[in-house]
Amino acid sequence: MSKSGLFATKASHLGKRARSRAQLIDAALAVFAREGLEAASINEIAREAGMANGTFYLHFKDKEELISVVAFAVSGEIAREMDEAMAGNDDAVERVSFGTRQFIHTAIEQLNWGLAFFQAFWVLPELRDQVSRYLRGDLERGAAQGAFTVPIDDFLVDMVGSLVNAALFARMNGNAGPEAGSKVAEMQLRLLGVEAQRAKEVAWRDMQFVGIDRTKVTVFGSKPRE
Amino acid sequence: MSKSGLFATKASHLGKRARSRAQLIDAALAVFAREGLEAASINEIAREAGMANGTFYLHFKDKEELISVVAFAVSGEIAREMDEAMAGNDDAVERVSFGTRQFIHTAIEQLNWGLAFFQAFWVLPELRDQVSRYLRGDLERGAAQGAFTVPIDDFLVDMVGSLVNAALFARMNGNAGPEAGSKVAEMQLRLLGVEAQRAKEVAWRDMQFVGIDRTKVTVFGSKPRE
DNA sequence: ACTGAAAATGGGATTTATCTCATTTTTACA
DNA sequence: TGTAAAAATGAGATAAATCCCATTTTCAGT
Repeated sequence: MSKSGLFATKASHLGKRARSRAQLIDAALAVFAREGLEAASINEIAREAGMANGTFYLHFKDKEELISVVAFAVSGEIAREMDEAMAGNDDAVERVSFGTRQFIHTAIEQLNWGLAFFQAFWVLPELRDQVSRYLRGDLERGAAQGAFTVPIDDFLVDMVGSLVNAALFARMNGNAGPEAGSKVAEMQLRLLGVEAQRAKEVAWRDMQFVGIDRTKVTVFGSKPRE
Repeated sequence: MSKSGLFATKASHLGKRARSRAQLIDAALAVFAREGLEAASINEIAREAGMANGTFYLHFKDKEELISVVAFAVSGEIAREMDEAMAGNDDAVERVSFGTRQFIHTAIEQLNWGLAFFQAFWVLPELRDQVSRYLRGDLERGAAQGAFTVPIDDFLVDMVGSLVNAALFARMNGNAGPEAGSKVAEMQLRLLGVEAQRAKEVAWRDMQFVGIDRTKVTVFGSKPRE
């Protein structure tokens, strides 16, 4: 059994069933990251979670259901952090930039999340839809504000989203460093018709990232968790 | 046994060994498209090729080698058609646009190729390297010509390439129509710093695509092939 | 501490895939 | 047409994964 991940930590105050389920999700993330979505076996996931093989099937019908649950758990968490990073900000130009940068930040900080998200993205249409809807909200806001000068359609949303994915991938591969978030945010803004100078200014501006060192947070004066 | 694909057709004048191998490659493309890269079994590929299971292993060491061979066969063919579509054209702005549009055109016309390429892209670093090198050539040419005003680096090449991939994906899903090539080419050019008016003009200009109806070409006055 | 319910166990039947190899079939060509 | 080499065959050994289920263990409330 490995050290518990963030989902198990979050579920620690819930009932036994929920805790076991969360452990399986964390374990799945670790194994997906190691082996890939398809090569990951239920046996290994159960072992990683410190449970017997059969236990898995008390919680999930099969691997397909697991993948879906894991992907949405991850994307839900990341979206929550993005919302937090952009809270109270109505400027669409800044929202797109900060959202993108926060997204990549979280996915890299919790590398297993980034790897699982990336793989699931191409496989789960519902996941892509969710991402598109999220992104589209800010793009349309920007159009309404007159900040984005290109017409917003499905194809554009897909392309803007694909840049985030590609930047994440480059980052996970080690083909890009921490500046990848700003670089890609700048590109997105330019693509959306934001004037080059403004795009650069916003994309590279200092921002407050959410979620750094969440695992080491001290709770009730206790020692940091393992 | 299904009707023979393009690789088998191309190999029809070669020795038996080469013909069988080409049949296996075409069969693999069909099965990869149906089942996905990982779910595809050697058994099914052999059956699709009209051969016994054991025959596969006379031609390929294992599935990994097959995937690599198939991916490079496909990308080599597409690159050849791109070169043909851009032959004699030295203007980098036009080369990027025509290359991108031709790439998507071929991948969709031979849908199995598009599907296999897309899947293999994320799995084979050497394939990504090859694509990057190809693309980078035209980007640097454009920088030298003063057409592209942004600095050309690995990250930029990745992002420009990812747009092609994303457009191909949207096209394969039915989320984008035939205009996807022009749309994405225009975005690429804008991203590279080409002035908006010129980007639109070049990306939407009529062009001569390579490879339409290659399977129906009449040879030596015979009837069109099935 | 007791106890019924909930959760977990892990052995194993079943399925599905990979890859080998002794044998058979096909091919090229003299 | 005869023949040696090349190519193909397909049954089966081996490995690995999924999912079930009769049994055991743990939990939570009193």
